[in-house]
Amino acid sequence: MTFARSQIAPGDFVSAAIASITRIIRDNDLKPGDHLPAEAVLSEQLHVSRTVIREALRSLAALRLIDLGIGKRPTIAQIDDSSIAIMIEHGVMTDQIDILQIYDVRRTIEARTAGLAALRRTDAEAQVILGHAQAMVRSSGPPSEIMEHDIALHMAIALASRNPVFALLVGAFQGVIRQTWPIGWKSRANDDERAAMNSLHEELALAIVDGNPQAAAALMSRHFDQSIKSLLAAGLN
Amino acid sequence: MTFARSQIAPGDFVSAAIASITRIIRDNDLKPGDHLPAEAVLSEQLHVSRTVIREALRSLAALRLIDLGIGKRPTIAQIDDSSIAIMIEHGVMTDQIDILQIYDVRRTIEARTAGLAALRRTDAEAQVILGHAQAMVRSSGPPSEIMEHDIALHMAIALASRNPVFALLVGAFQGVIRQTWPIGWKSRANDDERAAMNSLHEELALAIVDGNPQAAAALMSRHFDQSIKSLLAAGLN
DNA sequence: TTGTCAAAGGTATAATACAGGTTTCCCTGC
DNA sequence: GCAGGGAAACCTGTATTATACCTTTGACAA
Repeated sequence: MTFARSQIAPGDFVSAAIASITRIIRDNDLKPGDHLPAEAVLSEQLHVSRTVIREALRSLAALRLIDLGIGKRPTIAQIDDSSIAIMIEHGVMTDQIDILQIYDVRRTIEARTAGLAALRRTDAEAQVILGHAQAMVRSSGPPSEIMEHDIALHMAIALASRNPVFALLVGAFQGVIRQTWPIGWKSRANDDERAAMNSLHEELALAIVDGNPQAAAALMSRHFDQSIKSLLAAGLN
Repeated sequence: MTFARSQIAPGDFVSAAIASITRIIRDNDLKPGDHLPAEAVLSEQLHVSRTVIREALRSLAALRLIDLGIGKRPTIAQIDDSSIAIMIEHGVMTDQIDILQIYDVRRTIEARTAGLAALRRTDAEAQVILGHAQAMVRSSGPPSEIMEHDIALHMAIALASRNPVFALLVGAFQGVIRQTWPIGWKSRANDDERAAMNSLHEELALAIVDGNPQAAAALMSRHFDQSIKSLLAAGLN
């Protein structure tokens, strides 16, 4: 595993190292938990300094392709949503993405996860989903308590869809949602509207428990329609 | 911008630096094209070596929050799909995601982008979309030529949806699709089936040109139904 | 006023050093 | 023969220094 040094543009050693290392993962069919060669070994094999290798490994760790740990060789990692979450948050911060666009994506995706969850959920998952919905209805605590059950409910549904890509995306939006949720809550002026939102979640959970995908998808869409309406009413955008 | 050094776990200086730098971006409201302080300055401000700063910057560059360039200070970057693409490809390589799951996500997302494109496309975008569809029908070149028009068509539709998150996701799947597309093509055994696939794309393009969102979404769904059927027929999974 | 060019500022890579964590394996005692 | 302990080997995290080379700035000259 080496590359023609002369063809590498200056300032591109790290990119080339990243490519080489991902190639090692692919060619050796490494799976989560497997180890890469030590930095010193990679450094020698790829004919670059340990500095370059470390920056390449850090890049892959940022993308969560690998895990790094003191004293341990680099380990192939499980996919997780934190990297995409950071990217999305950055996109929102820098005005490249607005919240309503994210809500449209969520509606699109989560209507599907609701339908799939209704088809595929285990009984244990159904109980977790229903539990969060009922906790929202019953909650007498601060709004943040309702919010956390809301977020956990959506995540549980995504996991029950049995498609890790949906779970990845729903998880990635959590950070942004946590920053936006209070806006929608305050925008729902009276207790009736707030109770309606909570009971809509309960209906959704029941549709999933009942194994009714059409109803679940429709209720999820309705939920997002109302959320988006609340955000618009709050003057977003 | 500094942090209590004593609270940072060993092996975590880079994570802390990443957090501090993203905080600098947020607090200073930096936008794409704006610059971060030089490495030496960050090194002094955060009280860590340039080594740590560089690894942190590389991490952020891997996530495409910033761009690095020789002689230039780190620059806030435009969002782009390459990082997510690498993550998705890694997920597929390591058996954490399978192709049919990606196709289900694409169907979900792209039914929506087709509908939005029908509503929002400019005339210029409509022409590009139609152009790729007609090129697919007319192509007499190798399958890869048809594939590239296919991929470009889906991307053009996503861009016309005017939601950068959809464009990000559709773009992120391109790499995996490029590796899978030939399977579906070969699985469509005869010329009739292949012509049907191409003309379905043309109908889809026409629905978008006509500004008919229901038809566009329905045609996109049908297209994915058939693609998934072809992949199943090819014995995927 | 404009063009040129040197100096200042900046990043990319390499090499070295050392602290401290992890893994391996040998040796001891039973 | 085997279990346990501990040292040695292995490995990563951070800092420092040096140097090549790229970009930007600003002053000077035509």
